[in-house]
Amino acid sequence: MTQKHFYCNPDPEGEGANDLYITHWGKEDCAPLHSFGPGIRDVYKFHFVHTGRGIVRVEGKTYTLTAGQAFLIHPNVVIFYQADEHDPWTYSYCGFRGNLSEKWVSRTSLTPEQPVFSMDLQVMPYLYDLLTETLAHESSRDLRLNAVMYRFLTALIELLPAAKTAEGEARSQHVYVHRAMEYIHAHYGEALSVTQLAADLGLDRKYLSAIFKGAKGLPPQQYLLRYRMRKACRFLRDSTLSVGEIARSVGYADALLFSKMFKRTLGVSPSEFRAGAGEAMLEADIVP
DNA sequence: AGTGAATAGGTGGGACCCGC
DNA sequence: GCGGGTCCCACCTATTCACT
Repeated sequence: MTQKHFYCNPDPEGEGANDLYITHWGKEDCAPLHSFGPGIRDVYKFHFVHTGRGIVRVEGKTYTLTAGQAFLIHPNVVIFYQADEHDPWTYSYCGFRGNLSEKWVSRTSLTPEQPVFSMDLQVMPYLYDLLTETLAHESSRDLRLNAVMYRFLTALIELLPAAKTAEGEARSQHVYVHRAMEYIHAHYGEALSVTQLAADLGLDRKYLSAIFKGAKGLPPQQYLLRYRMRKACRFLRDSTLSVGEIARSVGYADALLFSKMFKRTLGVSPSEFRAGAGEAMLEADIVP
């Protein structure tokens, strides 16, 4: 397996301070069954399959991709992808974030439920090369990177436009569910109720619950609960924060209640999980 | 830090209705 | 027929307290 990876941080003002910027890009010749996840990324990330094949599993659906196809990872959406055992793929990738990234992506037809598209667009195959060429221009690299990204997204929006008008889309169930998920991802650390979530989306609480369950297979409150537990698992595994601090970090004012809900969801207490009892518990088992 | 019990309030499912 | 909303009720979650 060979890999070329480039990292850049043109956002010195702080995370997300820029409208749109590329965080990293690269190219990878994957080994058989090389995989990621189930897990999440905290940025948008495109993958473009140049040769070989592999699978992408997201939102309960599995896609088989071959040369010429691509997929977009949405931030904070659990995804699993794996190279084929006999014909592993070679792909290039590009991660990006910024205040306007969500806005631009929403103007395409790409969603967490429908992340796969074709590179027949004559846009994708060259993105890696265009990004890498910027390395030769140290003084203007950040501007060149942004220019490439804007150029690419512009082509993508024009060739894969969102299916409906902005007004019509705003009313679609899919968009409501997507917005609800994003709201939960952004506010899981606060006291958050489904009533408040529905109100902020301009929907009736019962109606939101119905369409959310229809799309995700579980109601919003269950999704919020499991999302909090998944975050808590990460804090327990990757930090030295106390259980009380982690409880408050994921939206529980009461550490006792947090411990109770944690054990009910994962079968072990937070301290047992940290000690290793929950090592076998995959994040995918918590959030579908 | 964790468990168990009691309680109040919030939530989801089903049925039903309305407007387009 | 479909999207969107309301009502009722059973169930679940969050809270509180006592205890280990």
